[in-house]
Amino acid sequence: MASRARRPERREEPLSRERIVEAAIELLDTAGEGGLTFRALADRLATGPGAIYWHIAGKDELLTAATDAVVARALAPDPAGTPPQEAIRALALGVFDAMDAHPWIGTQLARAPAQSPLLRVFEGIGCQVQALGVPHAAQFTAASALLNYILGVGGQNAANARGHRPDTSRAEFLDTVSASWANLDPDEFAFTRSVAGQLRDHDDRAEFVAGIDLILTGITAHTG
Amino acid sequence: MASRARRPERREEPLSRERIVEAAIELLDTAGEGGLTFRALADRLATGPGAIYWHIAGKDELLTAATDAVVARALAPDPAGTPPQEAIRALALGVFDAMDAHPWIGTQLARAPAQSPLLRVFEGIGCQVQALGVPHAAQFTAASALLNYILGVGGQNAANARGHRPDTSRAEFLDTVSASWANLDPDEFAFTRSVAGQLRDHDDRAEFVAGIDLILTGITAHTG
DNA sequence: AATGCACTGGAACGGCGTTCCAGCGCCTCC
DNA sequence: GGAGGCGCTGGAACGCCGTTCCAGTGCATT
Repeated sequence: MASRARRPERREEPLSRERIVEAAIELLDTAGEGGLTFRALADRLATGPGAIYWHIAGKDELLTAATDAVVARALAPDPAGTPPQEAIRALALGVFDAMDAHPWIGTQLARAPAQSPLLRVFEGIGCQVQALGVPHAAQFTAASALLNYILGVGGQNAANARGHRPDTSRAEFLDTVSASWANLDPDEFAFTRSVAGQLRDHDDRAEFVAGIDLILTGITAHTG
Repeated sequence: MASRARRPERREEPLSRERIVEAAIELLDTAGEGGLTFRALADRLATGPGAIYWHIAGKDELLTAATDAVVARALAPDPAGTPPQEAIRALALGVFDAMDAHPWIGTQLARAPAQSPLLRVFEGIGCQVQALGVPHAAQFTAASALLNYILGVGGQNAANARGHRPDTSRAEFLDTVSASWANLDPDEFAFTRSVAGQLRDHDDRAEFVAGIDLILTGITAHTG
């Protein structure tokens, strides 16, 4: 035990599930969704691909664990006196900011069946929906609507992040898309053309919370 | 030209973009999201993988084309006298039913950047949002909220379809998930536990349209 | 008959997730 | 203190994928 404490590692630091997940997150953040590879991960950890499988069952579990770690960090605070509407907004924005900083969790959450990271978010929303005074029979619907909206935004956000190269700025990207919308066939895409300007000027975060507010209005209108 | 009409094909039917897309849709429907492979596709078309690339640039384009074909079919009708709320519900349900019949388009739509199939849906929603009398400045937000909600549901639906084997019935699947929710830690997942029953008994389609109505209520409340 | 060309399909390439297994160092037991 | 077991490692190998390459095929034109 003493010798173990003094020189416990075969390498500087032994492999472990946490170290692997952490490395996977860094890889996903820096190299993008396609950058997570067992070989790249093994290189970064100075080992071989086979060693990773001793700690993690496969790629799905690795992605779920990475998503769970990031989501758990994002779902921290609940100042306990916050009104439910505000708490929902804060919670949703927490998830949004996490998905903005790590677009790959948008893909992962949208793809995942009812797994741990998703359940955390659902639970957080549901508690506040309850606090909002929504009748029990409508709580599932209300929480699901909010969750699905968030997942939809996350998926789109990830798709956009995948679409444009990191060296092109967000403004350039929006300009490009907005211009392509403005050039659509006026007969077939009249509406889309008419909001091309709003697309160029909009603020993702504000737009996101506006959608949340829309749903909250719908929920509370039903309540009373 | 006459000879071309009489015996136009080297095989019974020549390869073409449409035939390839159609075969891809069948493959995705029968073998699932992972079943679409250039080799499997080539087998089904009695050719080699290389030949397909003469007609289609790559897998992304193939998936987009397949999604576009299915979505276009689902977005057909607009009886022209329908009130906007009803029209939005009908449109959303059209997309929902398509995603239910072909879960892979849920994944594809949720993953896609602003591509042709997605734009079709956005345009359809936006037109009805306009007809609803939503002020111009709020139209983008309203249409986006509806679209993102639909995309979220589609992604979850696809995830569930991926999750359970086709031989287990939907009721069994819901029972399993509901039971696992009921067994969660009471401290950490109080809300989720409390709605486990609603999960077991709910009707996906009705739940989906309830969410749409929630958002519609929010949209029209703002309007007047 | 010869040439050109749209189109075909099988072989091959590089990379992926995953599996296999010989080997390493530590801990335990005789 | 030597032997053996075991947790863990990491490199080689397998099968499948998307994609590319290219020699070949048959039709239309010359």
